[in-house]
Amino acid sequence: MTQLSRREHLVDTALGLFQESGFHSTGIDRILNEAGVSKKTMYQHFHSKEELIYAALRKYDSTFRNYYMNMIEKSGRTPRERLMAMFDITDEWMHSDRFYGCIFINAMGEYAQEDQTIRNICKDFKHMLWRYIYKLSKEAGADNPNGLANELHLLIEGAIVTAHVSQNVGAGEIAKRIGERCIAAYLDGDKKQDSR
Amino acid sequence: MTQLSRREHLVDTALGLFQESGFHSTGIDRILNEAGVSKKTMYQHFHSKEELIYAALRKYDSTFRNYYMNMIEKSGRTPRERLMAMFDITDEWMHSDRFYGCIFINAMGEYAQEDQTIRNICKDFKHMLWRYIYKLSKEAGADNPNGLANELHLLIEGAIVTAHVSQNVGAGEIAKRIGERCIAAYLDGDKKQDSR
DNA sequence: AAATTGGGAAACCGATCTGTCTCCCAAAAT
DNA sequence: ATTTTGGGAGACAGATCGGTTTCCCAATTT
Repeated sequence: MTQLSRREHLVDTALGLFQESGFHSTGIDRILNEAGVSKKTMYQHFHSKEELIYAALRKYDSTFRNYYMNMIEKSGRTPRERLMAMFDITDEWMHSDRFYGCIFINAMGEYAQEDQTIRNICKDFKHMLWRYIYKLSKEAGADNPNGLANELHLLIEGAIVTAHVSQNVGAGEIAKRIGERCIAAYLDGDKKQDSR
Repeated sequence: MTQLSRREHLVDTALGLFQESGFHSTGIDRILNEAGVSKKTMYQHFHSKEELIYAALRKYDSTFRNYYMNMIEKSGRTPRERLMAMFDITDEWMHSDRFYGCIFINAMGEYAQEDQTIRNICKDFKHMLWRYIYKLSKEAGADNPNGLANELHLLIEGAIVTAHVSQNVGAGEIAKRIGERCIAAYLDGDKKQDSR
């Protein structure tokens, strides 16, 4: 096993445990035991647990981004179809057997004011997602793509939290129904949207 | 100081620290130090840290409920006005100097699968909030109060998370704009809402 | 005035945390 | 074949965790 794949495997294992059990309550020893990696090896890749957390969050960021965007672009042809498909993909994800909410929302809760790096990684992820929705909104021909992106992004957040905390399996469909209305208002509307 | 107020003060202090710093990273010693209460006294009120967490969450539940509902009922006369006022009250709360997101969303992230009691307290809180929105929706004359409550509740969740994680101070207004559209669709609509 | 009691301060306990260090062996390099 | 090296196993250190216990004093009770 090469250096690189060993490192990747460690990050993957850590990520899985962080998702399942949270960050503070997942000890280094448990991660190493599960990954079959020694402490010595880990600490020459990451100087602290926090660095491992950063790596896990960044890994999730890029994995999720690729998966999500690929699925959306495969599911819809036009930008408008893709905006709608986003709700279906999100719904699928929320119904997967191991759904523990959004890891960035969870991380933000655990590191409310302690670790600015973690907060920024979370914020940046959300901003990346927003920009993608903004791009699709613009391509779909919205007069006010900014407003539409704000609304659709907020709906996705609401769906994730509702599915997770309220344990409402219909959250994705609820969000989709609202989303349809938002998209119609911005794309089919009588063109007097304000520009907020 | 009576027994009762000492206990209340301890719970209040714990609640504040849990909100600021999370549950796992807030140690017993810090809570006691801040509250000016000895360990001995605490442990004859609560048999464990987890019981203190339960008490703090329940206290927040009842405090929030009273505050939120009073404000809403003071801000709007008709049920429909109150549904709209809900977004304003939420927006005010999210703009307060010490806003750390929703403590129940945060708790659900930290205790993803470890503590069923905590999960239930969080779920119950959200359900209580949903029922309140449902009641207002029904009073407002919605054909499908269930559907409207689902949508408005999801919007509130989305606003909270967007304000917290994306640090978007406009989240409340975004949610309100969508909410207006939802309410119009359910109350002014052409009465062919499906009953999902 | 003497006895009782509630509770603060803090020592203490065992477990667990992050992070370092040593020992040792297998595989690669020479 | 001998040397070097990467890395696993795990002991260890120091801090901190939740939780128990002791000690002691001030306030109340009798």
